[in-house]
Amino acid sequence: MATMSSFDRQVPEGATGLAALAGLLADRTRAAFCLALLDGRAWTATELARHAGVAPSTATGHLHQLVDGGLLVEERQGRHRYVRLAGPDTAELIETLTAAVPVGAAPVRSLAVASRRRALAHARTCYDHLAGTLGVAITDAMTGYGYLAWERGLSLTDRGTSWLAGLGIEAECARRVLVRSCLDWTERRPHLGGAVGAALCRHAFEAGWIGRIGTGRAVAVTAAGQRAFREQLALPDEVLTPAR
Amino acid sequence: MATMSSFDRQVPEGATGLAALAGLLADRTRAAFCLALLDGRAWTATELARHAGVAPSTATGHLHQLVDGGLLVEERQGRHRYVRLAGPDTAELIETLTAAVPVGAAPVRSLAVASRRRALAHARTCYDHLAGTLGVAITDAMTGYGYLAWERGLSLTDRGTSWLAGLGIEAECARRVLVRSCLDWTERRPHLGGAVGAALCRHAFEAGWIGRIGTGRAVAVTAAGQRAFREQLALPDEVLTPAR
DNA sequence: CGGACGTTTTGTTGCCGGCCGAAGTGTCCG
DNA sequence: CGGACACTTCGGCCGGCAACAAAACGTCCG
Repeated sequence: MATMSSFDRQVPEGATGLAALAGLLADRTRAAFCLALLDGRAWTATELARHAGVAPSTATGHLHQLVDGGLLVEERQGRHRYVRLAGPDTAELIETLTAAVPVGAAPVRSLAVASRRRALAHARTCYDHLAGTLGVAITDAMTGYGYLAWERGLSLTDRGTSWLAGLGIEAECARRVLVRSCLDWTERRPHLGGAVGAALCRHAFEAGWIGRIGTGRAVAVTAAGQRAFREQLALPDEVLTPAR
Repeated sequence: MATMSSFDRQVPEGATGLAALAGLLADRTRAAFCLALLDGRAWTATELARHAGVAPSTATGHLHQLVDGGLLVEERQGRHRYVRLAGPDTAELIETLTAAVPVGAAPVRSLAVASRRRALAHARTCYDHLAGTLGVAITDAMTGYGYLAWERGLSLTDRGTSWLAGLGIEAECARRVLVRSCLDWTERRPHLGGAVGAALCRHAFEAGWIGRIGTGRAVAVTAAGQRAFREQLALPDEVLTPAR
């Protein structure tokens, strides 16, 4: 445990807390952990270590910091230590920060990177809901059909509730805002988050509308998904075909 | 200039940039600088140094980092080096991060601190617009009068435009979004930012509706302001009287 | 011109923190 | 029971960075 004396110097209130929070993300390895965890899943310590290219012992230390700092929560099962983001707020915070990284700070190094980047921009999960071009298009279409209302903040209409029910989706409002606007990384426009966004995303996975590309956050629309999105929300073809 | 080799290790894309950005705020002194600059004004290097309690030479180094990192912009006048936040986006980023600092991370140390905190929660500037209870109340009232529309994102209605014109406010939409929702620190609800929010705030200062408390970001509603806000927006008394 | 002042550079010091390997603990499974 | 595996703790190495003082630079003003 650090000293935490807080009397070393005359420092304006809040600065220490802000620096501490930022400090959690101010390391390449920890940042890589958090970005990986943005997929909303629980990772084991070794998975993260391999992903970031550090020794398991190093990962342990970092995970302790992130858990102590409240960004991550852990769940132990047998000899495994599963860890995931503390919640949607944390995910949104990291996405916001990522969106603020000046472009060109990490120049594109290869074709593979560029291609992956394009896939992410097209459709990806943002913690537990959908983002990218696809996520924004869904949100726009739901607004157009009157399923979402933007009066004084975002809300789900009665028509929207019954539409979801027709799909077999029931949003559990237990301890979470029903809908939430989440500013997009690339589109710079709001898309649907919150409990409904999460339920919709889950349903899309379970119904086989979308599938993950590899192990990352990028997703692809399946043939069944193309039919469903066209039929349900009249999404244009551009957002249904994979980015190329 | 640092090495910037970026080939030291196999690191997932984006992590380096995120860590670099967070690293700018991961220092007590730099964090104190940014929090001070949240008042939207330009500070000189020595002012910031004294405010944070460090030597001028130390401040110089930090300011270089923040300018190079794009968070701050500088403007030199004679022997002075004025520095301010790069823009509204930067301010919003810092506010967002501040809002995410776990409460209790910096325990209340004195009565004076607690009182200042309450004043901030009641009414303050958020870079160039109004936040806190007052800012949220204004936004709500403007929505109630039909000056703001929340259809698919926030927008200013025609009625809102003419209302502003009646006050002598003309929002210059040059190179900036007209209205923007900005999540509040304490209220956890959106309030009015963007060019309109800035213009409104400026007008409130110039018309003597509000005045700064001391040198910080906290503001107080004047007697003239109470009349104006009651007459124009029918704000309730609770938000017009100073927090106590 | 010369002193005052704001800022910057340079050099130095000390500490913090990330990294690893090796050894230890606990869990699973044959 | 013993080996494989996931994780943790410990010690040591190393680099980076924040801090200061001192001196140099530039601007302003009497």
